[in-house]
Amino acid sequence: MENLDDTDMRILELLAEDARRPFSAIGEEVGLSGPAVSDRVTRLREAGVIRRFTVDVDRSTLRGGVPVLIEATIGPGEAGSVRETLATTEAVEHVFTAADGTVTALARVPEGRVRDWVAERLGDATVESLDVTLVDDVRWTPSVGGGEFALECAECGNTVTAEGTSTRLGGEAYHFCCSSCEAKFTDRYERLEEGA
Amino acid sequence: MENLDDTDMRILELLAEDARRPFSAIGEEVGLSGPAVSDRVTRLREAGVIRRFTVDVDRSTLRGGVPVLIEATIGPGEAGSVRETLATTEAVEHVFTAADGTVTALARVPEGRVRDWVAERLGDATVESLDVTLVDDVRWTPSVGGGEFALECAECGNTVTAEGTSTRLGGEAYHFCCSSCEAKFTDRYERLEEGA
DNA sequence: CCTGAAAAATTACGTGA
DNA sequence: TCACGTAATTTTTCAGG
Repeated sequence: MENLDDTDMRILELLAEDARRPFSAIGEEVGLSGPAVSDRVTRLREAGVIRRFTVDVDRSTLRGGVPVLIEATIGPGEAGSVRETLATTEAVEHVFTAADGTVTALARVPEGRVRDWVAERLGDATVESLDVTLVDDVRWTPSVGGGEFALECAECGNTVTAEGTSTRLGGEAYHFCCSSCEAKFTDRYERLEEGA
Repeated sequence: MENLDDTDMRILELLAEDARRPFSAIGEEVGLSGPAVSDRVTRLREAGVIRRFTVDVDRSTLRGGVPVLIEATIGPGEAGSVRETLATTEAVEHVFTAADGTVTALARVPEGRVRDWVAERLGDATVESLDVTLVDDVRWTPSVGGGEFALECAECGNTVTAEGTSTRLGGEAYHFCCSSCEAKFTDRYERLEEGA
């Protein structure tokens, strides 16, 4: 699949907000017809960008396991299999594998003897260290990642790329697509400051 | 809202698998009509059990930030505000607050100077320790109840899978692993009814 | 990617257990 | 209270351009 355009990103964002929103309503937002949105969503699914439509359930309203954060340092070469084991365990919701081989997971486990429960599931992998912490609060913000990184140049509005610059004025961070935009902006800013 | 019954749980599971599945199709699985499922879903939303319908996006196919795991130990009493700050930051997807005040978060951040990026967002909270690790792999398994809460066949006690059936007898929903179990059960049920 | 018609799903509402 | 039918409305799918 060729690269996603802004419209695709927009559609993903809208679906992240409400996955059951009608395609025609999405179409209105992005300036397309319903069928056109449907086509794009189909393409996104086939390309594997959309893995699934799902539901965010407030698990605190459900009786169920206690949420715990599992942090395990795994022997070299075994992180992959531990990750798979955890990922396929029903009670495990998230598994993050760090580049250094640490595996962090969030799971809902039966109360009592939580550590045993975890150790049991880790089986005979070489677990160098194991931390299990009770979790108090779980937040999830589904976002496709557009916002924060689609930084706009504070001067001209263009997208800020890796070549851009940043500066801090009056405690606020400003980003620019190039140094000339930055110069222009700071100039104006300083003149305003003087005036005030 | 009174406690959720097995049918509600089943509906949540089916929605977790595919949130755009038609209610009528869900109804077939759980032995209800489409409108009845719609009613229940509405109730679940109003009760806050369903927070939102959303989409699971494979972020590795999107250019965007680098996924990092942030682990911060926060000064007493400040965990709450740090959690809120992170949760409302676009690039942050997950925030887990441990009972001991440690805040763990998964975020997608711009490449380069990652630690600065994080520190900047943590502002002036008392951060006692801060770990930022590059993440290699992220898994998410949306599941509602976890294994231990799976439905049992009313006849034989086996786990009810997607191939199972459901029926409604005397206002109560019963679930079965297969149609022969269902036949056996309803037979016995009806004989009991006659007797009574 | 659009329009427009056919098919399907969702919602609204009255009825009954 | 909860679920079902039916009907009205909306949404999705499928042509053809």
